[in-house]
Formats: sequence, structure tokens, C-alpha cells
Amino acid sequence: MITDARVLQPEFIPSEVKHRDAEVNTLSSVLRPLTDGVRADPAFLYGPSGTGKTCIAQFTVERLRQEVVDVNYQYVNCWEDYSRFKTLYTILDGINNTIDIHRQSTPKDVLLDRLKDYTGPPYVVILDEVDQLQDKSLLYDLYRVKDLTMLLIANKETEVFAEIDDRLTSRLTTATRIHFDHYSRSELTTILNDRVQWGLVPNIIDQERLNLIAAKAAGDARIAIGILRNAARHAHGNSLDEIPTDVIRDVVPETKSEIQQQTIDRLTDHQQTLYDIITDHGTIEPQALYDEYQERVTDPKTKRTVRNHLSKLEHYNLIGSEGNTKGRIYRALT
DNA sequence: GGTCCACCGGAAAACTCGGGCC
DNA sequence: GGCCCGAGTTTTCCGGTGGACC
Repeated sequence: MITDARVLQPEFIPSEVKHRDAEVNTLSSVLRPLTDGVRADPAFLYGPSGTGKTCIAQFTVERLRQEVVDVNYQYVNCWEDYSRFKTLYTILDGINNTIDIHRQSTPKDVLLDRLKDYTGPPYVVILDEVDQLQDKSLLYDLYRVKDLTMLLIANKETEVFAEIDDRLTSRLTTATRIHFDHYSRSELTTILNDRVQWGLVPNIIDQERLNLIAAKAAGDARIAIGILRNAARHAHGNSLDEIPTDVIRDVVPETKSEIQQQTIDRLTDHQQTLYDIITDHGTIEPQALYDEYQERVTDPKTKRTVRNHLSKLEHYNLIGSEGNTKGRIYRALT
């Protein structure tokens, strides 16, 4: 049933993209100076999850590299590499310059100096989920690195620009902003059609069922492809010749919770405990939350650390909160 | 309006951990 | 093995905020 599982994976970069011509063209124009060996101005791609920001950034840079120029490029997920050190390390790794760098004993300044000394073809760095960067001043330092082009990706424009200082703000005001909207239902259906053609045997799903998947995904391509993947697996596991409607309906909640679970899995034990308590209660006050947290773990952290964990959970959209001071309530989002 | 209290979050200090060096 | 260094994490301190109460 599945002929090529890769095309159903979220990280798959297709050889052609649909419904993002304007965005691809704008980004291509921004990157045009690279064809002359000159670095390009930064670009800022923003919009909700599953709207193709990362895919388009990688696709456009890859196409540029294939078609015309000698360009180095590196993708950095700032969710995982959120510290200044980790981000710099990954960027240096993209130009094979980390051989004698030790994660615990090399000063951060050494990493930046080494990046500044880089002499090679233009270097494009995609900073995905850039709002997760702990130290936004790194963007200013990267901006000053000769031959380095930054593509910044985030969900909300304000989450990035609210936290950066005036030096960088004044420079980034000239950055090209590319907004990504949710896909329409028909756009998602076309995207799914391609994935079916590339990765599944013919005639196992009809247009009506693809429309159903698109409707369930509510404009999010990542969810749509996830539903298709899980439905295909389920049908294959049950030796079915096609993907029936009830299987699609069955895998929708599973797919959505699967995506959320990927976030939860990245939490530390203490963060998971806090998340579990809030989920168990639905809503809970800070003191009651801390009391139960102390009961559930053997080595409880201080209230201040717990507050840091909670703000992280909130930032990941795993929990919500209401009220600012005394009447504060934490609540589960599912 | 004044006071108390619970809570938040920034800043800085303290601590932990891992690697290099002698 | 002991010391030093640096990154990351946690703790401490403290000012600010807003609701409750008098």
C-alpha cells in the first residue's frame, strides 16, 4: 500500500511545491544577490504551524544551490538548539568547523570568532522557531557576520521583534517579511493528492476522502499529511485494499495527539509532572499545583524554577493561564 | 486610600557537570 | 587526581502588580 514512506514524513521536502508560488518568488528575489556571490538581506517567514514556512525556506535554498550557485546552508531548529552555544555550534557544524570544539569547555566567544573568520561561499542559515532563542542578541551578532544570510522563521512576528534590542530592530525593519496563511481546504487536497501519487499505490483513496482529511486538518498541512500517513498505515495493517472513511475519522484524534505528544516527549521529568498535574485537574491554582508537585517528585525544585517550567509549557501551547497575580489559574488546553 | 498577601518575572549569584591540562 | 574553566541549570533576592480586606 505504501510505496514510498518518506513522502509521508513531515520533514520531506518535495521537488515542487504547490500554492506557495508568491512566497517562493519573494524569497527567491531576496536570495538573488547570492547568485553574484554577495550575501542577501535577512528574510522573516511567519505564520501559523503547518503552513509550509520551513518547507518553503528549505525548498528555495535547495533549488538555488542546484540551479546556480555555490552556497553553503544550514538548518537550525532553535527549539532544540535554543542556547547561544548550541545555535553557534550547529551553524559552525554546517561549514565543518567544529572538529576541536568541546561542548563543555569551549567559550562561546571562540565560536563566534570562528564564524566571523569564515571565508567561503555565501552561507545561508535557516533559524527555525527563532522565537525560542534564549539570547536574541545572537541575531545581532549573526547579522554582523560577513557572507552570512539569515532566514528567520517563527509563528508570530511579535514574538521575535518584541524581544530584540533597538540595534537589530532597526536593521531587521528592512528585512523582507513573508506571511504564510493557513491552506484552504482545496489547497490541502491538492497537496495530499501529490503525496498519494508519490507515496501510495494507485486508487486506494478517492477525492472525497482526501477532502475529508483536508477538512479535519483545518488548514494545517502537517496534520493533513499525518492523518493520511496514519490512515494508510492502519489500512495496511488491516490488509485493506483502500483507505475507508471510518479509518480516516478514527485516526484524526490519534494524529493530533501524536503531534502534541512529540512536544511532551521533549519535556524534562519535572516539566512532565507539572503538565500531568494540570491535565489531571483541568484547572488549578499555583499553590495547589506546587503542593501536588512536591508530593509527586522526590527532589522538588523551588517555586521560581517551577514558574520557569510553567512559562515554558505555556510557550509550547501545552497549557494556558488566566489572571496575572493573585487570581492566577493554570489550565490544560486539551 | 492604605495594607497585606500571593504571584510573576528579571537579574545575579550559586551550583552542577563535563572536559582540558598539568 | 586535583584544579581550572565554561555552559547550563537552579536558587535567591527583589521590585512590580493586582485582588482582598479594613
